[in-house]
Formats: sequence, structure tokens, C-alpha cells
Amino acid sequence: MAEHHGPDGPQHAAAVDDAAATLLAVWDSAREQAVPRLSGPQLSALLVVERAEGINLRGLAAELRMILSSASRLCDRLVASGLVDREPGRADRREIALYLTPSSRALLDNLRSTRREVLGEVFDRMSPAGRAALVRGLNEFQQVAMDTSAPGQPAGGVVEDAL
Amino acid sequence: MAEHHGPDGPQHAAAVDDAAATLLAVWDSAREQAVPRLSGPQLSALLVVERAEGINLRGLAAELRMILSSASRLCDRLVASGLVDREPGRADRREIALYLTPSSRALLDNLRSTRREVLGEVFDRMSPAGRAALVRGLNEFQQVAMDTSAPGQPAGGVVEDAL
DNA sequence: CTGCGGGTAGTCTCTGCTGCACCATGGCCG
DNA sequence: CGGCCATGGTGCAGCAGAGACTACCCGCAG
Repeated sequence: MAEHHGPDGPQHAAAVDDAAATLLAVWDSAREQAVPRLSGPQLSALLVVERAEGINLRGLAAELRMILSSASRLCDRLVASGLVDREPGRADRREIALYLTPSSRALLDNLRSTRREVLGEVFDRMSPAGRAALVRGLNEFQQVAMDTSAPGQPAGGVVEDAL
Repeated sequence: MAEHHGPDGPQHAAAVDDAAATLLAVWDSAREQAVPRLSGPQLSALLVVERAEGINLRGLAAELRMILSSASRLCDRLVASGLVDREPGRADRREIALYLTPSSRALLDNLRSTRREVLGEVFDRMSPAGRAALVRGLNEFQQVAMDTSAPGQPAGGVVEDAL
């Protein structure tokens, strides 16, 4: 494995691994609670569309790392569920521009607020110092993670897209 | 939704939500890296079997919240991949006891060490204080989360099982 | 023997992904 | 202007994974 870790990277990683699993469990218990019966790829697609409203199928497929026709199928289902709008592009009529619907906006809002609520419930039971530490640590973690992955790293690819 | 949050639970939750997403992304980038082509349910099943070696199909089905025959099918695939052993129970020959194979043990070890390594790489780039804060915050979070969910809460069910 | 509980197996449905053939549009070049 | 190819999407199989329901077999215990 990696060889020249700092003095305590790995140890802390081991310590955090378990706790992170708990955070994770809490995190996506909210997902199940807020958007049951919405599959992973479907949710990912919504998030992609949210971030890049008006994206076309090719772009979506690229983001989701699938081929064009798969993305098309996926969109079929999303359109059928009333979660995305497929509008013919105004510039190039071959293209299709994808947009969220009010329905899916509400769904994403609901997901986020549910998540925050669930997280908040645990937070309320933590000590102020513990909360502060968590916020501080997580923020630095995020900053560092985004930093090392966002620039050039064809091989690394640690952070693809944060849900 | 919930009304009487403490003074800063929700605010911190919002602050953490984003960062947690990053942690999550890092966390399961390791999953993709270590165990590609192993589906979610399959991995979950392995973890259940690991925690309760010798479990029978009914137990597994209950843990995974699926019906018996679905679990049986899932095991078919796992057995076919050489990831679990299906041994007839010695006490009651109707039962089947499920065990990990050396192969799946190696796979889980690999998953965990990959995860720790990926996490460790980010950790190495964090300040010692940031690391300490993260560990402290996460540990307290875990403790509190386990505390409020493990005892009696038929409705809550916040933490089901930490992957 | 009968009943019950544990598992398997057949069949269905749905989602996700793929490959390939096909249609439409749009830009380019002769 | 009229082909021509590149590009964007769809339609049509086809496959695997997952889950469910049903029917069925087997072993155990009364």
C-alpha cells in the first residue's frame, strides 16, 4: 500500500473509519427516509441536472459514466416519474436539454432538509465542543480533499462528485 | 419538521452536510477501488455474514430486509462467486449456515485497508489540530448516534447498520 | 402421520447497463 | 444548391442483478 504516510495518518484513518461509517449510516438513512424508491443512478442524475441545468444527454451520460443510450433510458424513467423535463434545445434541435421539474426540486430540497434534520438531532445531543470539533475537522477535511483531487489527478480520482 | 432544536444543531448540520458529502465520496471511492463489480446488496450480505458467522438464510434475509427466497438467490450469486460457503447446519439439517470464504475475507480486508489508505492520504495533508478535531468530533458523533438509536426507538431507526 | 419451519426452485417484474441499427439535424464542401 | 458525414438521440434486443410470490421438498417434532 502507500508507503510514506505521515506519522499518524493511517492510525487516525483507522480510528475514523468506524466513526465515519456511522456518520454515513445516519447520512443516508435520511436518504431512505426522504426519497424511498428512488434508485441511486436516478438520484445521481437529478443531482447532475441540478448542477448543470439544461445539460444534454451526452453530458449527463459522461457525468454518470454511462453510454448515451443508457442515459436516455434513465431519463425515460425520470421523465415518466415527472422528475425531469426533456426540452428540445432551442439552438440545435437535435439536442435535448434536461431540466428539473418543480417536483424534483421539492424532492431534493426535502432530501437535504431531512438530512440536516437527522444530522441535527444527533448534533443536539453532542457537546458544544464536540460539535465544533466535528465542524472544524470536517471542513478542513473537505478543503484538503477537494484540493488534492480537483487539480490534476488522472490516476487519483478520489473525489468524483459529492452527492 | 422537528421544531425544538437546540440553539445550533441545524446550523451546524447544514455546515456539516456538505463536508460530510465529501467524506462520503472519499469513503466509497475506496469501495469502488477495492471491490469493483460487487453490488451493494452483495457487499451488505458479506458484512452481515462477517458479523454473524454461521447465520442462516432467514437471519440474513431479516438483516437485509428481504424475504427468504430473495436472500437465497443472493446467496446463489455469492456462492457462485466463491464469496460465501453454504454449509448444512450440524444441529438441524434443514438449516444452512453461511460462512465467509478466505476469498471474501481477503476482499473485506482489502476494502477496509483501501479505505483507510484513502482516508489516510487526506489526513496526511491536514493539520494535526484538524485531524484531532475530526477524530474527536466523529467519535463523539458516533457515540451519541449509537446511543440514541441502539436502545428503544421503534420509530426512529436512524442507524440501521454501519456498512 | 401430520404439521410446521427452513430452503430451494420456477416464474415475473423492474432497473440498469450495453451494443447495434436507425433517424434527424446541422455544418461543410464541392 | 446538393450531397455527405459528423453529431445527438431513439428503438430494439439482450443480459445481469434484485426483489417478490408461489409451489414444492425435506427434516424434525408432536
